[in-house]
Amino acid sequence: MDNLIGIKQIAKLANVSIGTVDRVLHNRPGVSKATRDKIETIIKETGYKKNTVASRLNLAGRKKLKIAVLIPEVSSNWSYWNLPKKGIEKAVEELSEMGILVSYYYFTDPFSFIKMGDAILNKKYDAVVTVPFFMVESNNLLSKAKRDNIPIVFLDTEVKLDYPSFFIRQDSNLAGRVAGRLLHGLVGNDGLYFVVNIVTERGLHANNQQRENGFREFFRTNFKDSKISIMTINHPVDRPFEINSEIESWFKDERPKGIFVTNARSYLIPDILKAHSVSNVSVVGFDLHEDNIKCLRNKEIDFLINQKPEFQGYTAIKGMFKFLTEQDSSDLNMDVPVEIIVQENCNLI
Amino acid sequence: MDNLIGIKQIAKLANVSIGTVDRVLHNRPGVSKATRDKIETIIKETGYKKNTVASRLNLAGRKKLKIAVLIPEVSSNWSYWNLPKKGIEKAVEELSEMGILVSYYYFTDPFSFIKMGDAILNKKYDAVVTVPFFMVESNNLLSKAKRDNIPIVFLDTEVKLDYPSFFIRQDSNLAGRVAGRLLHGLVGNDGLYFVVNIVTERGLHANNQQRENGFREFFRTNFKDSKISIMTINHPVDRPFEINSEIESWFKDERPKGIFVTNARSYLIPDILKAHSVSNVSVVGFDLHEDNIKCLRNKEIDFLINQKPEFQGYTAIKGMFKFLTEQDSSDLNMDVPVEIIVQENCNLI
DNA sequence: CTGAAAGCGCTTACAG
DNA sequence: CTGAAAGCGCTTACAG
Repeated sequence: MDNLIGIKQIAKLANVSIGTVDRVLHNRPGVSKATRDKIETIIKETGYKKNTVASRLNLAGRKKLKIAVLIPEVSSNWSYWNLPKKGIEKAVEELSEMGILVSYYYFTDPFSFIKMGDAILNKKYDAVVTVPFFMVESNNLLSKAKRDNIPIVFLDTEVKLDYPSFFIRQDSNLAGRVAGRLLHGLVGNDGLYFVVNIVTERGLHANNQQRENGFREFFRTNFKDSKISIMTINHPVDRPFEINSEIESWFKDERPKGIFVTNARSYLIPDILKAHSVSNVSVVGFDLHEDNIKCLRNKEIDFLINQKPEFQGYTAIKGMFKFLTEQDSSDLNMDVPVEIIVQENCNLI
Repeated sequence: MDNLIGIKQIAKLANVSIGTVDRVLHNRPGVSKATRDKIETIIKETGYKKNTVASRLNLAGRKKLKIAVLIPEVSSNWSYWNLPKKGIEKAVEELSEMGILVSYYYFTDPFSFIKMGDAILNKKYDAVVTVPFFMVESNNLLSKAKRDNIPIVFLDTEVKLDYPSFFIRQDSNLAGRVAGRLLHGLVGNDGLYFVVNIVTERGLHANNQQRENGFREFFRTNFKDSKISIMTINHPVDRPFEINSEIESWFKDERPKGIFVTNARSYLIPDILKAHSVSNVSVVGFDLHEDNIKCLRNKEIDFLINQKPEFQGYTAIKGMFKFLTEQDSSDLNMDVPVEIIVQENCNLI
């Protein structure tokens, strides 16, 4: 920028060399209090702002910013966790000339989460991007990172943290309320609603619980008299899905008019309904899983809510880069939009 | 980047100076065919890619990229056209260190569009961002820009162009189909549907016509027997709105169950309905106009479709910058997502 | 505690 | 037709 102040101008104004200005800017030792004060005053007065482009051009070769990404291991053929990764890779591509290096680590359970977290901290990364599936272990990682002064941004899930940190994720309660709005629009006041939680061996995911809460909140606030039943399917990730007696019992009494599935496995619902000859049911689920999209096209699912996982990954890297280079954390605390998907706008997302 | 090839390495491999490499890279004259060929081969073999950051650091001071933005004049207090501007300003902010200069020009009619277009071309901008409201005049601008080798990206509206160019806008036909899907979900097969075109003195906007077409297409394809009436309101922009006899006649026969307004002025509908004691009508409209949002909150409008105008402006500038600096036009042809808004997710957008 | 020099990768006059 | 030098704004050894 021609009309903006640079370190050269600062140096001239302070009657020092640019090296000394640089020391002050980076809080490096070896400057007398007097010169430091003088330079700091001038920096403030002139509103000097570092040229990040020039700074990174210089550093790109010798001192890349190293970011560790610790996410759940990709399990099945379609995996949700490939999506944030895609966004991360896009961000890395865009920042490649600025000197950035992203390494991936994977966890499957609390134990591997801690193990990988420790490995990351030992390798002295500049920042960490991770997913707080496990509350205790996430707090453990956070406190260690705090000690080493390494910033963390948490994606996907919100948990209670002992220290403030960064979050990029959807407000799951809000997403549940949106689901309520959508499903009520289709079903109206008179029908019975099912909330279906599909639970893996790890138990009910925090997001799912919050979505259920939001859904119920929507009806409590707007349509008090609607009937809602909470149903649970226990379905370990890697075992084939079976309609068990518990599911059979869903349809003993009244039949549902609307079903809200609190996670990505809403594609299981149509077969359950068919098996019990239940028709005319509206379904709202989550995530652009390929099977969900198929159901959307078949009209077996009416709405999907998208968490914009690519966007989450992209924003995490771009935001962290901005934070590391400009101390600007404004992109690191974000409620991702609750994106509503129907058959027609599905391809454009 | 340390492991990537730079001009220095190219120069060494070709036994020339970096100046000569630079001449070849920029297709500047003054290089013998032999050296040019040799260097070009090496560039291809090594997969050399210019470091845009270094390049722009160099040029930011002396040769900023100048982009002209030619958009409709902001008319009322709330103006749609402030939104793309917001996105443009965000992009400019992000690119400030890379040397960019954006100037705004405004038009109100075909005449001022041409006038401003000529003014822009005379000032030798590097690129133009504009809105093709007027087909003939837009093509006129495009052909002149083609002559001067200045790229144009068109926002908001798609028109038939004589030459290929760049477009960033929503697929309005698709948006109409989405509206059909949403409204049918609320109303079902039995009700009467109104499509309401609210027309200014400039006539029906191309987007509105395409949205109407898409809406009808949705029903023609999926629910053939639904009854749809097309209604028109003539309402010059700066005159107060009045319920005239034409509107009165809407309700002579059957009353509508669903209303689709093809532009941002869906907030006019609730008063019309109240005046005729018509209730239980679902309404879908466009754009996050403050009055629309109010209606969404009051439950007088059920869905709004957003065209992401900020995003359009942002993408236009970022995409054009990428095109000018890296000859990569991949972000300059874009179908903006059809974003579905309900009361609950309205604030997050 | 401070300064002068070299360099990040590219671009531009200028000299020959 | 080609090269050598200066510079974009910042950062880093190195010298004193």
